[in-house]
Amino acid sequence: MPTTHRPDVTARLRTAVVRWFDESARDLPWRASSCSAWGVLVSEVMLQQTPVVRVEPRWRAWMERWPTPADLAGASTADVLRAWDRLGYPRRALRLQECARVIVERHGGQVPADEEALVALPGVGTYTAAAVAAFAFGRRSVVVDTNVRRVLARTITGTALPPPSPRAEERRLAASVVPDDARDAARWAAASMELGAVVCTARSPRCDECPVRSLCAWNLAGRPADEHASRRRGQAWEGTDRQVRGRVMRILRDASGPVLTSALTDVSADPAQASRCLAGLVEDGLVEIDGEVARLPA
DNA sequence: AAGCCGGGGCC
DNA sequence: GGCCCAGGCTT
Repeated sequence: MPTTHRPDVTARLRTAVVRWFDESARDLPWRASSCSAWGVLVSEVMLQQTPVVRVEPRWRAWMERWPTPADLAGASTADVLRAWDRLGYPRRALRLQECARVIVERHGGQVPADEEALVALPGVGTYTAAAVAAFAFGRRSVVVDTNVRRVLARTITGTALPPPSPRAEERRLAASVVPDDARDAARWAAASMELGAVVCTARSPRCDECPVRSLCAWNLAGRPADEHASRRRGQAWEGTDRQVRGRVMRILRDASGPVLTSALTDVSADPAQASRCLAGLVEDGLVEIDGEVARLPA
């Protein structure tokens, strides 16, 4: 008997969320109808673990400078890393340039529309491939990001938050909610992500402004606490290799040319950590060392 | 499944 | 000061 509720709830959920989205969607540049598929792909890679507000200005500058995959493919990697600025995880910038080169070499300079081809590109995983297929090409795909996971966990499953690591069950649920029609599916993807980003937020959800509060399982259950709160652990930051790597990259971005490696290893009080991080950056292709000096890759 | 990989803003 | 963010990749 309970299962008979689901199809009805699903239909109402989709309708209400999409209607809300049509009225109040943020005006983001990569959503413009004039935005290229490449522009959409660039935005998705930048948005991997970096909030919209920080991505938008970097995206605008990036697209003005390198409007096509061929433009980025031909750029200096040092310029690419500097343009990436402080978006974080600079390996993403490296992969994005590799991605551009693969698109030029294997796809004639055009972003492929098939999810299979997209997911084969460097830096493009399940989420990004589905997002580009939907947003750039209007393809039907199952777009599951942190926002969609949270929205479905609350509205359908009735929990405060999804489990710490994604489960196959979540993907099945997400797939069952996607409309059959490709255009509707793409709109649902954008709308459900937007709801999670703007209203159904992780920290303090704005349930009083939510278009689906009357059917949300979590809200109807009295918004119970997160059941696996004890299993979540935030990423440490102070004193980590990630922090040291970030400092090294910042120095190299800010410098116009080579920097003494001794100046780079000074960023950590622990010499072993400093040399380990520098070696790791070289291994990752983010830094080149030539004798006593280091620089961003040409 | 778990760990690694930036950086900043907000509660 | 902990937590979160339109994840991907490696082990």
